[in-house]
Amino acid sequence: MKWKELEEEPCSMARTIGVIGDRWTLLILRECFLRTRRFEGFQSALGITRHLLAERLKKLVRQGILRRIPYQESPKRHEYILTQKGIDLYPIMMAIVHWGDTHMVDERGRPLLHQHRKCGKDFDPVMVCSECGEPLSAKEVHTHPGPGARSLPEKSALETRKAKARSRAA
Amino acid sequence: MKWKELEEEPCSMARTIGVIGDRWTLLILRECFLRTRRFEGFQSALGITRHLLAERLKKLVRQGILRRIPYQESPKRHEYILTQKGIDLYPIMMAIVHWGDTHMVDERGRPLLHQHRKCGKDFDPVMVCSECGEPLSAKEVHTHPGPGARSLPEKSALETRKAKARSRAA
DNA sequence: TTTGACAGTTCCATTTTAGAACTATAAGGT
DNA sequence: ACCTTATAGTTCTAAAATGGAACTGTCAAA
Repeated sequence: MKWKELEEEPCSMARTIGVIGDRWTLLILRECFLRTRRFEGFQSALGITRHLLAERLKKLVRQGILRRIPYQESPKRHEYILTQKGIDLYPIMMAIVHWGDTHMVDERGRPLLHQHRKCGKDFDPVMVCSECGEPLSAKEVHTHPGPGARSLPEKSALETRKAKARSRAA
Repeated sequence: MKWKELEEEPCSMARTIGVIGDRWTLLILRECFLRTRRFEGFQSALGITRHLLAERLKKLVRQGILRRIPYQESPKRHEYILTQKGIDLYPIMMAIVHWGDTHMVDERGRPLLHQHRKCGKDFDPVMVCSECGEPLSAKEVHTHPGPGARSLPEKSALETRKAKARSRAA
């Protein structure tokens, strides 16, 4: 499976990973949520090479996750801000942070706390069912094919590969 | 920033990304949640090279996300199953899938639906505040340093890099 | 005795990334 | 006029990661 193909897989997870599933992209998005907007800002906060930063920003703009907006003429300068599609990545970011807070902190505790303006308290993000509001756990969820599924999606991919292997062997 | 350093950054997101923030690792974890347990299963479902698969599985075991359990003697065979630490990644997976369901589906609709056994309905995952139960949005969250924060974390990293740049120039 | 399943390991070519230097435009100081 | 700084890139080469295929070893079944 090549990376281009990922975005065409009949799997929302594979498609999403094709867009944001690499280390620098995720860190760039972290910075976006921390209000970084400019090239130099990303570069110095992350220590990413300028080459890769330029390339990743272009990709995020192409994908409609960031918008490139001019903030001055001569010399032309732009800043990168999250679109709604980008802002919608927030639950992913929070889920990642929360797992790190649970499993990767050292003895000193969490590096960052999150306060909910509405209720004023420091909180953890909790994932719940949109229908009944109960917290979700993997065991309570049953996965079944939706309208966009290929017929027998995993099997067909598997069989395709096996067929290829057979034809090579012949 | 090298990848080893990531896991030592005072940022739960960076640390988590250091562990699961690459494309193959995320796809391997998807398979784990879909009940794949064996080497050949991962390999044929994903089309990953055997070399990388072996390497990634080892890393996930080292990190305590998978456990390698013997399921037969002679020849020795093992299967890989999620630990609790691994199962705790579920909200990240669901958040990724949900973003894809919202922004990456084609005209045919979602490839997979999720049914909540407790209430019997197909659902979307929603992220809420642990304290007040309200759905979260990025704008309503204020981030502030916790006990594990470095003093002025971003600034210090930035200054370190600037100092380096200066000393190179001199 | 051969074939096939399984779980890897090894090897080489190709692709990506790291690291540093270079380009370009303009403002501001001296 | 000349030098420095800020900003946003681009270009170059060496090092690292990945892809692709073949190979190893153990055992069961045909």
